[in-house]
Amino acid sequence: MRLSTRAQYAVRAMVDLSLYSEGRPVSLKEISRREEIPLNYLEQLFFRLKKGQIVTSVRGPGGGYVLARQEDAIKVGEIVVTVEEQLNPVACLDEGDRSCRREAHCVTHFVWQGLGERIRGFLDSITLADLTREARNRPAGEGNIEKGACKPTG
Amino acid sequence: MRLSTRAQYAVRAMVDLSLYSEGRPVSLKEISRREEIPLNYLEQLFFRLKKGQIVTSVRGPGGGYVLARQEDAIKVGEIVVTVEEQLNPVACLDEGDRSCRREAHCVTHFVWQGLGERIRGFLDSITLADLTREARNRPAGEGNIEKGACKPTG
DNA sequence: TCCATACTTGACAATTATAGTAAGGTATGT
DNA sequence: ACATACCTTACTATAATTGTCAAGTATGGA
Repeated sequence: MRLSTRAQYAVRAMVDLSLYSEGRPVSLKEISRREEIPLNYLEQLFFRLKKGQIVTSVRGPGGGYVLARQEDAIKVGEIVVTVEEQLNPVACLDEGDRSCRREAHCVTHFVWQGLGERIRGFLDSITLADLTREARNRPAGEGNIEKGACKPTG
Repeated sequence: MRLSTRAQYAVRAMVDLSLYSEGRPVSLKEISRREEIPLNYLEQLFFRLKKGQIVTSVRGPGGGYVLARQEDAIKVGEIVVTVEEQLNPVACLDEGDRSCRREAHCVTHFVWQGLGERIRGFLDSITLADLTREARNRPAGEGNIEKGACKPTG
């Protein structure tokens, strides 16, 4: 029951972007340095985040990424779903899955369904604004986390 | 954010055990047949479930497994945790993890912490009794699910 | 006693998913 | 033009998970 590092990185990167952008684009290079996330990996993440219309990009020198919406209109759940595809605890809940033909008979189905709803509900109850507000109230150094703290591979 | 098939199998197997045991031990062979779970795999699961004191075993012919407690005193969350080790969405929440030395600085930490609590809270709010009650109200055939329904490997 | 049943346990192979790397391309401001 | 920085695909290494195999031990009954 682990979240992918993609999702963890994505949320951290979005918080960083939100904190350090003041209207202007923030380059992935900056985010990569502050958050200690490999640049190439970040590029992949932001590729998805852009497709998911959570950020917009500005090309060329001085370019970078900008939030597509206000901080308080971006839910953590959105970010996670965008980079992680599905947020269902079991495969047979995925859209397009046909293996679960008779879900009415499956006693455990409703448990996993309910679990998925709780997970989404919770992550959708937190916005980027909540996280940046939290971050600004802290004596942070570089990046929204300290070096070595909460590294996914830790 | 997927539950392991171990956990899915374990819950189904426990429901099966609960449904078909009437005080007497149920053999893994039976459960294996009804639920279409490989016998050897079931053995591994029940090894853990026994260690977790959720079931007890009776050896020899006519033996098998019995619930260690009443149906309504066994939570789904317990079963899942027992076979799945951890139910934390990120590694740095695991007990004994030292990589997250300065969690006070980590803005996203509380999100994952809260998520873990919701997951555990939900799964602990459902008991085996809830599931068997549900199952008995259904026109089920063999096993608590129909053939091919909700197979983890989908 | 002997045997079949069924639990017990460890080791291991195959498959899959994930994380991370690499490389080349495209757009654009100076 | 040229440097910057986004864009996109492909690939590899590694880890986890799933599932198999095999060899035990305990025990009830014929």
